Amino acid sequence: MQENARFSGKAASRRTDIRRENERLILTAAEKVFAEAGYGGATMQLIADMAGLPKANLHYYFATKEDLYRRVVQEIFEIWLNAAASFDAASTPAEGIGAYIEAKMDISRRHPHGSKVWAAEVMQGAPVIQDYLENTLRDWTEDRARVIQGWIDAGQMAPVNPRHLLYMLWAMTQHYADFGHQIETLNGGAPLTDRQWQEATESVKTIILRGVGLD
Amino acid sequence: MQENARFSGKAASRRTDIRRENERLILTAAEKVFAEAGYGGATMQLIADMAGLPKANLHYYFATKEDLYRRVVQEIFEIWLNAAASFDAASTPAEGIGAYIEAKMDISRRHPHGSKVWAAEVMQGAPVIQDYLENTLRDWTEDRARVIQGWIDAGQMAPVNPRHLLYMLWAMTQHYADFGHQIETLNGGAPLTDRQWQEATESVKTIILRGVGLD
DNA sequence: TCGCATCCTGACCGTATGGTCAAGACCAAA
DNA sequence: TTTGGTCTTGACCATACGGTCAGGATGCGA
Repeated sequence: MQENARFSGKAASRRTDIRRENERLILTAAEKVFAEAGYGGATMQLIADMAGLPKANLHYYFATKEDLYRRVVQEIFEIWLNAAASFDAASTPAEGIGAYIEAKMDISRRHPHGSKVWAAEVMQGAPVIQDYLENTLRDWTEDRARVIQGWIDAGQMAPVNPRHLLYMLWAMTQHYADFGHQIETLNGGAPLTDRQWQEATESVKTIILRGVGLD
Repeated sequence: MQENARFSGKAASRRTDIRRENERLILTAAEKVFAEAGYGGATMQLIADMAGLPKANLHYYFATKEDLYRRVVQEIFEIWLNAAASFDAASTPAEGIGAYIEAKMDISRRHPHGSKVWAAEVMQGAPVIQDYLENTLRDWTEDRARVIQGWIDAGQMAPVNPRHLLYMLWAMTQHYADFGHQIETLNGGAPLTDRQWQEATESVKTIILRGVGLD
């Protein structure tokens, strides 16, 4: 934020590096611990141990447990919002919906912890991110619902309720992250392989696209 | 368990009544509190207050917090297993899958708390019900996957991966319970009406049935 | 090298939690 | 009415948790 940054050339100052590095270390550990233990079950000590830092150091970078938690939730939310690009960039419904499914499945695979933290937050009534739901997400949803309705009106896909279609897309893609442990257990105890993830993605795409008349 | 029960006629003894009544009171309160706060965030005091009993009384009926929690999780699991009847009783794929969706959507509406507790438990790696996943649920899943594969082999529905189809059914139906708060927010802050629940169920059925070639 | 801001951390504190217990109330059979 | 089991509950305890703080280490521009 200071002008120093502008003069420090390509490499950030050591100080800035330390800050960024430690914040990243803490956020990564926190994401995992919050996902595996829930907000109430997570302890600052556990996060500190996983990050390899003393507990007091966490409180130097994040004033309170809730601050830290809020940052974790915000991160996954932003990742999801970015996935909307796949949706918007498309010119046909099949392309848009297909690409969105692929993007969300990919996120489920690469950010299973964040997805779980978000799910738990929403399940508990969104105590800390209610404003995101009421503003950003509501707008986002209405925009996309309108796009889908446009496709329907143009006869490009079967008439389905756009909102429920979106809910289904969220449900199915996030299920592979949130219920990953259950799926893994039903898969004989082994995580899905590359091939199995591809098969899952294809299954979702096939059924949904055909389901909305886009085969 | 004693022979007394057999001689006490139609009405259970006062003692038995008290026990049953209080256990039910506690389990209902616990289901709600565990759902809204998570296992770690839930406190015995909160559950006691909601049940209208002194905390010490909870420990008389349930030795530990974990015992109480386990009972709550078991209950929703059994409710879901019973929904399988709708699946099995059917003679055609459309009937079976349709009835299963309806049954699961109905459960999502009537037991949102239990669904959330189950979701949180699985998200955290199923620390207390791993054996259910590995035995009961695994068998259940394999059985149904076989039934679906049979339908496919008989040319009664499109060839899709039965497992992923089941995951999708779970994901979509449970989403309406687990993410009910998000859906409510996107619905203008109001819970879904009877009509809207029906519309949701129809949407899911329509897309899925058409998705597996059953329209 | 100096001086200052940032970073680090062991020790500490107040509080809230799960769980215990002993003493009593209630109930039903004898 | 007596007796023995079931149920109830306020008071209590040990522990674990989020958060604080003072004092020291480190990095960096001047």
